[in-house]
Amino acid sequence: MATDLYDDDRITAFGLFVEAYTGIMSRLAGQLAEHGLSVVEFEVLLRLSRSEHQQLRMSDLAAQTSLSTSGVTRVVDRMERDGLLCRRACPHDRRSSYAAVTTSGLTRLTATLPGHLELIAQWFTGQLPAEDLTRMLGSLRTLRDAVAPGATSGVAAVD
Amino acid sequence: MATDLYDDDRITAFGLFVEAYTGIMSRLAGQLAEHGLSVVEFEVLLRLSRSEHQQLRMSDLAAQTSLSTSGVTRVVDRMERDGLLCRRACPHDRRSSYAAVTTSGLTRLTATLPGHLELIAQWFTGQLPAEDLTRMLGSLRTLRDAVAPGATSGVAAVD
DNA sequence: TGTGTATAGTTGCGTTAACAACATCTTCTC
DNA sequence: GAGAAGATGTTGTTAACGCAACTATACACA
Repeated sequence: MATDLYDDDRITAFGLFVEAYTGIMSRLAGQLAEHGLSVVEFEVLLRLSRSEHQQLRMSDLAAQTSLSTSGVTRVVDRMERDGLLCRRACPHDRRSSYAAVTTSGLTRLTATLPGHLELIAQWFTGQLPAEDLTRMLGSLRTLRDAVAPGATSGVAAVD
Repeated sequence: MATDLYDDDRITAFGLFVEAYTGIMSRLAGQLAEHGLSVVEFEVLLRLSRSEHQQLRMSDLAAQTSLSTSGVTRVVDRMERDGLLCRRACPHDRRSSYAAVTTSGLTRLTATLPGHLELIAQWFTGQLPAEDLTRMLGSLRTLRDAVAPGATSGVAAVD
C-alpha cells in the first residue's frame, strides 16, 4: 500500500501550517467569544473601524472579508440587531448601502482589542526569536502575494 | 480615534498568516471539490488511510480532526452513503464502532492525492527557497507545539 | 427617451457544523 | 454481582454560510 504517498513531505509540511493556524485561531476565537463576538464579526468590526468614517459599502466589505455578499448581508443583519452596526443609505447610488460602526460597536471593539493583541503576542509573535519572526513574516508575505494578490498590504491583513 | 490600535503590528503580522492560509486553502479546496470531496472528507479519508487497517474508532477520528464527535457521526454518515467508508462493529467494546475506508474510498483518495500534492508544491513549499522553507517549517513547528501540544508529529499533520 | 446590460443588495433553499440531551454499553466499587 | 460513574455514538435543535433567483437601481447607447 503506497503508504509513502500519504506521508509525503509536502503533506507533513502543510499539516504543520494547518495545525499552527487552527491552534492559534481557536485561542483567539475563545477570547473573542468572551466579548460576545465571532471571528467573522470581529473582522467586520475591525475592517469598518479602520475605514473612512468607520463605514464601508456592503460589497466592499464582502471583498475584504472571506464572505460572499449574502454572507455579509446576514452578518450585518445580526450585528445591526445587536446594535454594533447600522446601515446607511449611499447618497450617490441608491443601490448601495453602507454598513457603519455604531458607538456601541466601537466600544465593543475597543474592549476586545487589547486582549486580542496580547494573545497574538503570546501565541504567535512572541513565540519566535526576533530574527525568526522577521523571516517568517517575509515568507508569509511571499506566500500571501502569490496566492491572494488582491490583498495588498495597504488594505491589509486582519484575521 | 486610536487608529494606531487597529493597525498594530501584531494584527498586520497575524493578518499575513491568515491571508496566506486562507488563500492556499481555498485553492486546495477547489481541487478537492473537483474530485467530489470537501476538505473535511479529504482529511477523514487521509487519516483513515494512514491508520492500521485503514480504520479508526469514531472518537479517535474526532480527536484527530477538527470535528466534534457528532460532527464525525455526520461526515461518516454522508461518506458511508456515498460508499467511501463503512462502519464496522468493534469486537472488544460494543459501544465503539470503526469507520473504515472502502476500496472505493481508497480509489478516490488515490485519484485526488497527486493533484493535491502538486498544489501544495505550487503554492506553498515551492514558493520559498529551500533555506527559507526549512526555517519556516521550524518556526511553524514551534508555534504548533506551543498551541496544539497534543498533535505530536508522529500522528501528524494533514489539512 | 427607451431599451438592454451590468451592478448592489436581499431572500429562499440546501448543506454543514456545534451543542445539548439522550440511549447504550463498560468499568469501577463495594 | 448490583448500582454508580464514565465512555461512546446518535439525534434534535439551532446557527451560519454559499448559491441561485429575484428586485431595484444605474449606466450605455442609439
